[in-house]
Amino acid sequence: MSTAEPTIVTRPLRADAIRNRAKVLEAARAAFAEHGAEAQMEDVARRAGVGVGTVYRHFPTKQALAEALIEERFDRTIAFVRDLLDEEPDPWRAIERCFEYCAATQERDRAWAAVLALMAGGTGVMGPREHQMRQLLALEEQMIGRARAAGVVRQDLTATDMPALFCALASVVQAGGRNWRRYLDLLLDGLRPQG
Amino acid sequence: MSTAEPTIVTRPLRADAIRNRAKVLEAARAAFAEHGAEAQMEDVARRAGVGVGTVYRHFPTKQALAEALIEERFDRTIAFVRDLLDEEPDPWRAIERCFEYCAATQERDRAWAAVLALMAGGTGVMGPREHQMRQLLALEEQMIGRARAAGVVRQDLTATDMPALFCALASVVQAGGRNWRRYLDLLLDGLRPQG
DNA sequence: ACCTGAACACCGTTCAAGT
DNA sequence: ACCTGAACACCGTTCAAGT
Repeated sequence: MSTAEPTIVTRPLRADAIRNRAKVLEAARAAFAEHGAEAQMEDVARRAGVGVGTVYRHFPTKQALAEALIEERFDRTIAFVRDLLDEEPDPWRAIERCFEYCAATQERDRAWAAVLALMAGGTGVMGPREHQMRQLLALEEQMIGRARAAGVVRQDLTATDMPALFCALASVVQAGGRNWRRYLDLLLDGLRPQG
Repeated sequence: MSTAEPTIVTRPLRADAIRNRAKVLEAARAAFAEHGAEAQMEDVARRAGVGVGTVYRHFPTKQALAEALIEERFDRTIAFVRDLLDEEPDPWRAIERCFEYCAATQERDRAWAAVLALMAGGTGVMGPREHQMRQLLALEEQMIGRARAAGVVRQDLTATDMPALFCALASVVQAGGRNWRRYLDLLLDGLRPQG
């Protein structure tokens, strides 16, 4: 039972540092959701009511700050898919709802959409999130397995197809705003059993 | 017979200005293909063997320079699709080759992929290329029309579906490097007549 | 131990001086 | 009329001084 990251021994943070860290994350959520990758560190600091130096004390680079937010999103997505496997009896509908959830969250969070639009490669952006990525893929493997067993998706569909599909959907959502539904319909039809 | 842009009366350029403009474009092609949107103006100037000021004299902003390159790509793509309509007798194969051409060019040109990955919205990035976009869509309308008539694509497919599909493909190519083929297969199957 | 914000670095853009 | 490159602006990042 080990995570991918090396274990770093850290003393507990001082009370004010804990508060500041939370304020920075809260401010960053708003700034990145609104402006995507163009969000500015100075703006994050202002929204949080701290100096820029404090932002950098908690997160060494803008990239690192963005990744902390991405990590939260990943966890929520993993939780959502896990619930879906429990609650949704229709195996096809589960897949559909999974994509719809992704599109809907991306619509409200430009940073999340931008990251997903670049993740399919596995290289670069996704390196640090590899552990979560594996968790998510394992859940999707189950989801797809059920659908295959029920004969509602093409037999050659696997979880390894999913990153590219989420990547594709993300860029459509990011670019097109609210009319991603039609694209999603075409995408989903490509996953159906093929004549 | 009018283009979208207002007519601007320009005296002919001086001979050295013509040469410099060409050198800048040439240098920009290399720089943007290699680095995408992160290409640097200083680097373009250096590759062209001119001062930065000269780059700015011919193209008012980095964005404008990038757009000039995009315009070239658009023209080549339009020419390619036009030829395809003449040369490719199989209506399904024409659609397939159109997507393959897009993916292949995007693989060699990061800037082109980046722009396409953001174009589906019609807003923003595509504004200045609206005229070319319309030309391209008109050709795709023909391409899809033939395919519909031959019954090899779903009857509800239209040219207006294409921008989102190219956008999606672009982000997969941009992110995933060389394994876009599988994604394209799923995409194409979504365009087939649906049972 | 943590915070602050002025200072530094980098890159897009401008403009005074040159041909 | 066009070219050049030093100077300016903006934003990510650092660090000396403060509590």
